[in-house]
Amino acid sequence: MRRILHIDMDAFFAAVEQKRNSELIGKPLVIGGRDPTQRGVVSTASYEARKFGIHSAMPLRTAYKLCPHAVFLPVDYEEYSRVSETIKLLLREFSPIMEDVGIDEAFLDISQIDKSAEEIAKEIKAKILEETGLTCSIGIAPNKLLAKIASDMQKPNGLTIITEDDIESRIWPLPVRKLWGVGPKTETYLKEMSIETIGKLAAVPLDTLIERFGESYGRYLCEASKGIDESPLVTHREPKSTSREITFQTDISNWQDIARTLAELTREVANDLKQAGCKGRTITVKIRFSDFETHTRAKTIEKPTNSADEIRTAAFDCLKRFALKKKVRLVGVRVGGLEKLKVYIGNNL
DNA sequence: TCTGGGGTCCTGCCGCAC
DNA sequence: TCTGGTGCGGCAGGACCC
Repeated sequence: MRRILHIDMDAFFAAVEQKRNSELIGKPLVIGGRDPTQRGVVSTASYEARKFGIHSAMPLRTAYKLCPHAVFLPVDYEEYSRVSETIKLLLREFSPIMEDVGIDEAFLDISQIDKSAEEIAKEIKAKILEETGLTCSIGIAPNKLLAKIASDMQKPNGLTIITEDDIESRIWPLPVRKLWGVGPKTETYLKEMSIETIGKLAAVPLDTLIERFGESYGRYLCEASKGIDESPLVTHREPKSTSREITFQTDISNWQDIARTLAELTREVANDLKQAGCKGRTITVKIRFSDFETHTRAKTIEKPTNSADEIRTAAFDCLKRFALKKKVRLVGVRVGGLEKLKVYIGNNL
């Protein structure tokens, strides 16, 4: 039987800000932008802010209406990444089988460690608190799917153990949305089928789910609802694409402005590629119109590149294929089909 | 009325090669 | 020479994640 931990930092961005500025402790704090009258969404809200109904992905303006006296701060990815690195290093000391899941989460496979899972989890919590002053919630289960659900059950600063025997009593009563991979669209669709809990989903025959959701996702839903997840921890990943995009503060219709922004984004994305030691072949331009309709145009070039000039040329070819009849809200560029640059050691070029 | 930015994966469609 | 099946790469869109 595997033993998997899911470690989830509590209100991570807000907690880091409160740690480095004690005046923010106990105050409603919203991370996502300094000016809540501007376009933007909430990245993280402190638990004090959540009491006002503020949550992640909510427009800043809505958050401001709910709690005008909250402190609004911009996202400082550099600082959060630094703290995140400290935590990940610390986790790897407990077990080398660690899967990074974004900046504030990780899975840890502790199957091979000769100690109780609960004991290890408590040690991890103590170590993280000691090194960073931050708290986390940990889920312990026989697989990633259940460990992730478990870590969410008692937040903040929780420790939850789920075994296979608990599936019926503790997992099945939960709403389907708690399952990893079930988002708002699938939730609505399932609701239309009168399926609101994981238990109800588990009662649907596999054939029905495949018929409604396709082979891959249908099978996934069937297994996930029964707590089945054999997927291993992915300890290393190579990036597949890199992108830059920007939402304008007010929608624009001037082609020159759009082109200028796109040129700037291609420079940034070329820099990102160079820093990562990568080249890519497929350049995609994304345009979101004022009505939120989003379209992409892509071009695959013969040889992988990280040259700003080549990426810009391809991006402009893509841009020309758009009918810019509506105002533009967002413009973005992505480079996919990435490959790592070869590293030559010595003079054997 | 509002809806960021950076990613991954899946699906359906199309054209092309065999 | 024509037709059809199949596999594959490229492309566009959508859903989801943090």
